[in-house]
Amino acid sequence: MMGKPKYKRSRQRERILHLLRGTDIHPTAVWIYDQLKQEFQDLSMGTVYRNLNILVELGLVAKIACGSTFDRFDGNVEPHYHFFCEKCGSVLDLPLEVDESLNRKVEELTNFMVRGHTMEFLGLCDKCSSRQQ
Amino acid sequence: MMGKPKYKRSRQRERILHLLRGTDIHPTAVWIYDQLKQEFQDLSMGTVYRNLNILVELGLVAKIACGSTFDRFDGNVEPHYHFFCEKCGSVLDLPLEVDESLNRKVEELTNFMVRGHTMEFLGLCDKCSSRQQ
DNA sequence: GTTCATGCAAATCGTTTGCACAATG
DNA sequence: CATTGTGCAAACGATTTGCATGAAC
Repeated sequence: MMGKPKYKRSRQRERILHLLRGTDIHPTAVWIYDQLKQEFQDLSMGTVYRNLNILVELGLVAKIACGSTFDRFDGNVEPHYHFFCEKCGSVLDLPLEVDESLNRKVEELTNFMVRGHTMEFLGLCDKCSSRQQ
Repeated sequence: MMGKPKYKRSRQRERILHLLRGTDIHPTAVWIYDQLKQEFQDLSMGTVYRNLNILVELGLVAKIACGSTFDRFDGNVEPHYHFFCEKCGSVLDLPLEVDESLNRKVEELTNFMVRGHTMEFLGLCDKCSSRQQ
């Protein structure tokens, strides 16, 4: 008893995944809650977080620690790099190709077993940099 | 009135900076608190956090968002990449040289103004990978 | 009918803040 | 003495969890 649970379907979870796959803004849990609140009038944040964690566990969604006090979530689980705008706080995908060879390079330089890497660029996005001074 | 404060010396802040410069374990606030608790018997977490934030603001210390629920701090503010061990949770510095040219590359591919980037490798550290199965 | 999901509210945890008093310059 | 730093305790905000009920299979 008490093995790994075999998740059942849930309308809420399916809608959360669909929402995440349909946007590239790397939403927060609150954003997802606000979107679905209209559809499920008595949705709770507990349900949103529980399902987000399950989706991450299943490898269908990625959690992004963007240096803020809150997390963001990404429906695109293919490796890619991010850009964080230090002015407006937006998180954007970059068209820079992922360099998987870096993983082997680090393994050669260390005794670590490398599974992958993330890279985040910081600065001002197009909108914020054109509005500067 | 109420301009940017001109910070005065404080024994606590100096010791925190000294501690961070003397270790490469990328400590948490609690670790720093525990170290200094012996020296300042009635030290409080508030003081630790306030000083860490000041040191970060002054550019003397870097805050590391390591995907956990808590932050880590780094007395080494020279650009360098990190490795996060997914088993023991340790954060380690990598001898991989920082590729500053990536910043310009991203600027060429986008309309963003890039100030810098961070990169984190994930996997098992030497101790944890040798202990595996 | 057994297991998993939900909403609700309370709990948790890392961090921040208001306040009265001590230290700095 | 004007300003910043401290300890304390309370507040905060994002996330998690216990519980009774509802949905999935």
